[in-house]
Amino acid sequence: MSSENPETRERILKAALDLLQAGRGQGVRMSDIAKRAGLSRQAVYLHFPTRAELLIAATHHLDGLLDVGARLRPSRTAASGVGRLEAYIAAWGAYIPEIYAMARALLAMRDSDAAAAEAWDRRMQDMREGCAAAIDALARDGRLAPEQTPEEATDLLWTLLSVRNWEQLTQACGWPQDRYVAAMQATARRLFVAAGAPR
Amino acid sequence: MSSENPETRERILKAALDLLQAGRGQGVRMSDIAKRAGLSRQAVYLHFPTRAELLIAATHHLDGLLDVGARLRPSRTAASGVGRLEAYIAAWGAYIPEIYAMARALLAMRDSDAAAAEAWDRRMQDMREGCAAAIDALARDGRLAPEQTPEEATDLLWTLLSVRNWEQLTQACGWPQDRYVAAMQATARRLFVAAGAPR
DNA sequence: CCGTCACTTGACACGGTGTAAATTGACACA
DNA sequence: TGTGTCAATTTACACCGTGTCAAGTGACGG
Repeated sequence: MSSENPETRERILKAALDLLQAGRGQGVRMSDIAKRAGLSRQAVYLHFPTRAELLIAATHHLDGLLDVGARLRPSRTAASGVGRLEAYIAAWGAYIPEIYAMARALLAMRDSDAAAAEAWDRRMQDMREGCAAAIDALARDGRLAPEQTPEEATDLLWTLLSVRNWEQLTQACGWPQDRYVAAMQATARRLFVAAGAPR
Repeated sequence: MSSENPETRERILKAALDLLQAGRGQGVRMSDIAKRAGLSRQAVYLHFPTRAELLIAATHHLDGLLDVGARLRPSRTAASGVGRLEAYIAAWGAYIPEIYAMARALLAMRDSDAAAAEAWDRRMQDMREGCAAAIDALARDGRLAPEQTPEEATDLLWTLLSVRNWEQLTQACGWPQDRYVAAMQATARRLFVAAGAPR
């Protein structure tokens, strides 16, 4: 499970990602992935013990491709709390569509597979950190809306920016991506930034 | 499928609801329901062609028990747009925990069963109507925040009040129910009600 | 020539849904 | 006293997708 040809492993992960991105809502069985990777179904099990582990590995693989660190830099280096909040939403908002297919698959396993649940929750906790950091930056500037504690604001922002909400607004409501980002920024500003204020 | 003993049918639906409410996240197989209802698994299929249909029937049954109409009356009869919005959130917010178990089950089938998806989506469209009505009432009073169109505000409110968001705030964040309702009302006020204003 | 390594083929178990057929027991009405 | 019907039972099986197992193949390196 670790000494095997890394090339094949990559090919499997790539195949899984391709199939997920390529729409087909839930399908994507082990056999589909195998076929796509040009392998027998059993060979896939030589590299990944379960479907859940494969999907988890695929998300890690995707992380590697997407370079989250770089995407978040503008947020971390923003001059003001407000700027940080804005940049964070822009970065995360742009990230969601890239991971959406993956997220869906993981989410679908969430309540039937403990490992998948843990992997997903861990990611969401990471993303929550980002929310907390943005809210804290706002608070440090004294610009956090006085009617909220930082914890409550973090919970709300975290919820507001959930993948499910992105899904609902862009898929069910048909909002284009840029409108989604703009609306989330405006919403966060109204909710979390103290009214009537300095430049 | 329609001439059978209605008593038994009810018993099955009740059994399904009981088991769903009783936690066990996803389990609840046809055989569990049958056992709970004191029937053979096959007998259940005599009343409901598929698991999805059973769950859908169970939600209708639950509707009957919960009397949505009465719950929404305070919202429909509110004197002001703001009052209507507030009352709607209170009513829906109190409704969610009652349907949550059911909703989870239906939601879990959503992307593997077309009938379940349609049933869920229909319900969500109904709930969206309520959001639209509240926003419209606000607009009629001239108190809808000027930076939003009624459509956009409806989409946002609809998303804000999603079952998933309730789940995240009350389960993952551990908010008690009353805090959830209060926070949603405050959030909606900040987002949708025009600032600085009349009594 | 031998081993080993990645992979293949083919078979099978399990769990859950859904189908099918023959059987039982009760009640109704003639 | 039958005869019909109707709900429900029992048993068995098909289908799917996941995961396991064992034997085989073919290429490559010492």
